[in-house]
Amino acid sequence: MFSLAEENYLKAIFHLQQESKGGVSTNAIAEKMSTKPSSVTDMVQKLAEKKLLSYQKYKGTSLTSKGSKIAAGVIRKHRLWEVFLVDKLKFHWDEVHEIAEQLEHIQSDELVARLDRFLGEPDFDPHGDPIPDKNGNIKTTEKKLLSELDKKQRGVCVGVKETKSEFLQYLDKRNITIGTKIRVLGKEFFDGSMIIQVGRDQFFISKKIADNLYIQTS
Amino acid sequence: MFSLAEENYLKAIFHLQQESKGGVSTNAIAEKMSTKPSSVTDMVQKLAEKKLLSYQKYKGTSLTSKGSKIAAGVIRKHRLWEVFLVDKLKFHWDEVHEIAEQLEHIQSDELVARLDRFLGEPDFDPHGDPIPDKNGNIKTTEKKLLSELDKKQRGVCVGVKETKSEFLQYLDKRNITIGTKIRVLGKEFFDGSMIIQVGRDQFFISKKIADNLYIQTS
DNA sequence: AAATATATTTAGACTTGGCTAAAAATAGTA
DNA sequence: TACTATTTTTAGCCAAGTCTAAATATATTT
Ligand SMILES: [Mn+2]
Ligand SMILES: [Mn+2]
Ligand SMILES: [Mn+2]
Ligand SMILES: [Mn+2]
Repeated sequence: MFSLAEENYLKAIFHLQQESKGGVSTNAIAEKMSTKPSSVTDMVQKLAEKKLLSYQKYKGTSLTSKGSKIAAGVIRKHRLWEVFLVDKLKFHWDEVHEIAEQLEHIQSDELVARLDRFLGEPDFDPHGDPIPDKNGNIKTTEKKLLSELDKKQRGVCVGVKETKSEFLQYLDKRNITIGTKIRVLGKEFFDGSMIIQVGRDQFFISKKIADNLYIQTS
Repeated sequence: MFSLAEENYLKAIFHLQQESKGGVSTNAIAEKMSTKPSSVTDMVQKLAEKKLLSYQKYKGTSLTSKGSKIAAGVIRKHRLWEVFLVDKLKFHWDEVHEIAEQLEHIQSDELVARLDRFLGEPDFDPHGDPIPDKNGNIKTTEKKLLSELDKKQRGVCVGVKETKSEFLQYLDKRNITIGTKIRVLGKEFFDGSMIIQVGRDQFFISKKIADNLYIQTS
């Protein structure tokens, strides 16, 4: 129905829309897609003609509900495949993203439905991100960044913002994964660094780490 | 490494090569790929430059060992995914081909290796076709078409030549699948039609049916 | 062997999705 | 407000892969 390029644009715009409420700028899209702003303008005009997003010259774009639905469908596939790769094929959670980038474009509603059932209709992917349902609705859970917690607060790790291998491997070394309980023992206000407790271990983390861990506080 | 179009050409030529020993003609490729001969000429020249096949103007082409290896790799992926779809997702054997046509282009050696292990390192796909090993070698088994059998001969169905839904659904209706024992009760030499026995049933089949069923005798 | 038919290649064009360089609009600053 | 910097768009070009129409080579008949 839609080309690989079109799906990738819709997905990128969808994600950018979540982060910063309001219209998405041409440059932001170009940045996210590692492409040039001029290429973005071309594609955005094409997608606007197809009513997948609304666009006004120089004003940025935002997805129509039709565009959002398609984007959510691609994200649904991406995350379901990631679950498959980790749960069934025993990939490590830092190895699956690139493969899912390819698998998310496989076109077959029946396949998605059966995959979902095969995996036990999971709600979250291996990185803690919610899996949109077949209608494109995403369950948003109240979660905050670890860096927003104060001294003595505690919570459960429910997701990662960054999914680069180096970060995920760091978390493994520290025995932090989805579901891990974390308590803030100390917080330095000058640089935002923290001392946290994970299981029996206590250690120092930088603000950059704390900025990339999602926590649910009871 | 290679584009989707390139992989599909290599696969088509590989299959054509098996059927008719000798060079593969431009028109045959165009036919199989549902494209125009002029498009085939373009691509074949490009693949020849990349040393994936040998080509002489007006003389047809044949894959180099490098080209064969790549084609076998794509076919390996196609057939492994078909096994996944049927064994794990419970698709029917007549529903999987189109989806496998997409999945066969996913690029990740690690994925193929893990999928293979997950599926129990199968030797055949749901249609009885052999799955090439990681080096591109295909185990060829001695099999003949049902239409080649004579009256009173018997054997086991080990594959189908045609994989269109209508044909596979016909076989289902007749309770014929991979592993089914078939005995030829009668054969009409005028049109090649047969009376065969399958389980307790005896029925008439046309030559066209008999031409698309692979049988292993002895 | 010449004529005809078929197969194949070439030439030129089109679409998709990129890019660079230049122009135009908007935002920021003095 | 006027100048400057940044963002965005336009214009023109390119590569991959496809097509149609025309040219050329090979195969088949007479
Ligand atoms: Mn991912
Ligand atoms: Mn993920
Ligand atoms: Mn198939
Ligand atoms: Mn098959």
